[in-house]
Amino acid sequence: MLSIYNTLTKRKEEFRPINPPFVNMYVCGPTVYDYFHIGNARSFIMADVIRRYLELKGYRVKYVMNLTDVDDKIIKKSIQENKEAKVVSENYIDAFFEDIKKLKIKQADIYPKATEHMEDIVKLIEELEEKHFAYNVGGNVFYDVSKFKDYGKLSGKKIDELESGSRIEINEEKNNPLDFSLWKKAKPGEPSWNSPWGEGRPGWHIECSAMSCKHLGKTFDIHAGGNDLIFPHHENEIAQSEAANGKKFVNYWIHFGFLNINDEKMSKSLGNFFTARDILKKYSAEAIRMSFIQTHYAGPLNFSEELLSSSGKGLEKLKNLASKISEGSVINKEGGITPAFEFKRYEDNFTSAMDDDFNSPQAAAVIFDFVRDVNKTIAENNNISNEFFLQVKGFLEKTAVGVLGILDFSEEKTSSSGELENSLIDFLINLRIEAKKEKNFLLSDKIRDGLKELGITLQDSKDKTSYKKIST
RNA sequence: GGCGCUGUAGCCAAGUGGUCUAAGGCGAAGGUCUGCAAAACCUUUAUUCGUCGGUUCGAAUCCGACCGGCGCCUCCA
Repeated sequence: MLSIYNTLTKRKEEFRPINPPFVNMYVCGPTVYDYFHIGNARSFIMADVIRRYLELKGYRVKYVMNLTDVDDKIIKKSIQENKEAKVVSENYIDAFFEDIKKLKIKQADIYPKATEHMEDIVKLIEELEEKHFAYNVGGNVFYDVSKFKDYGKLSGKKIDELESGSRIEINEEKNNPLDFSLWKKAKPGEPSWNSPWGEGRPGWHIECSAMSCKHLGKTFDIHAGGNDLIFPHHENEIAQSEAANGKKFVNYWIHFGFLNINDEKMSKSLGNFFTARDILKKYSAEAIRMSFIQTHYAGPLNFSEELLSSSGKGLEKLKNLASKISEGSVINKEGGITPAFEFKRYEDNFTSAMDDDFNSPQAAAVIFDFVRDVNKTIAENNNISNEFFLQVKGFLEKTAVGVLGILDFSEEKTSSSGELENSLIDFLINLRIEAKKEKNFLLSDKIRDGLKELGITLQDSKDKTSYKKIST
């Protein structure tokens, strides 16, 4: 039984989809005004892990991630770079897809764009206006927070307490400082769309209400995003959607903890800002994913190079086992013994870890236990059958590859860059074996060291020498 | 001020009433294997869970106070 911590109820709850086996899930995507940063990457990766796990459990997940392509920051960037807003957003949308692919994040089913849902957005605002939740002040349309009884139910805030806070910007046009924009009147030169209130563009929160309901229904199962979106963004989404539809908007709200640098929030002004793109130049997707997976998704994560390299090191164990069992001589042989091994126990442990609010650190620990015990079994038994290795592979494919995305068997094969290269390595290995037979260790070590400098590590075992290419 | 998160070994981190004399990863030390390495395995590395009280037969886990860190309340994953 899967339980999920629901921000709305502040409790772990049993997960019951509205219409099993189907699960509708919406994750707040990027505003495409820049390359996304490593903090965004954490949310995207953890949402990806959740989605993959739901799929492993047999759910048919419809996964929607919006792309916010109308926004103040995009407009600002377009002015700075003297480009059309559309050019800016399209450029970063392309970059977004490149980066998530590199991070081994599964594609969403739909990536709705705000600019392509203007009709839906306008319609939703009209509905809010009809139901007297919205008011128009000379082309600027605002949501009237005082009309929505449940305002604050997600974030635990109370309207009167919020009002007393002095940090809310005073806007003469608003009835109440907490009211927020549904439709912004166009300023000269800004991208704009036609509407019953004149030329303008949608406010930030309305697109998510319009697009999620359009693609997933008026009430859907899971809505996820970063912690900082709880207020006001998700609070406002609830206010808009529930006011317009008269129905509960979302059953389970999942929020991701922040990624910090030196225990501080990452921000451009502090100069501790890293794009996912830059980190990927130095570290593999698997190492990045691993470093996130080893912390629970909801907690804070202090990000550092040390963390990445320590996770990367740990991953080596997994990769070594994966390449060991993928070797043709191991996997294709006939006969042999199949040692007793409780595969089911590890699967159960993995599942119960993930069932407990997606406890990925625990799940990773199960995989490490598994790897250790498999290695032990391999060391203790000669002549192990193909059957055993296939089961090992099956477990890893389901968990480390399929759910966590920290291992990739297909890479093992494709990383060998060419027939010629491989034959040359085999030739040198054979040469070295001969040298070893003649106890010419000077030569054999020279070959080993030479290959190591080229990024090829040799490993001697009793009957043969295998090699591994290092790709940082 | 309000709301929320958080304090577990050298570092990262799970565990939220008994199976905890606390998982897993990194690091460190010793060992097995090896010509030497590498890989792998084994052993050691928190009698203790921010501090002080309380509840309980029993607490890292519940309650209270205190100390510290972070975030949200304004755009932000």
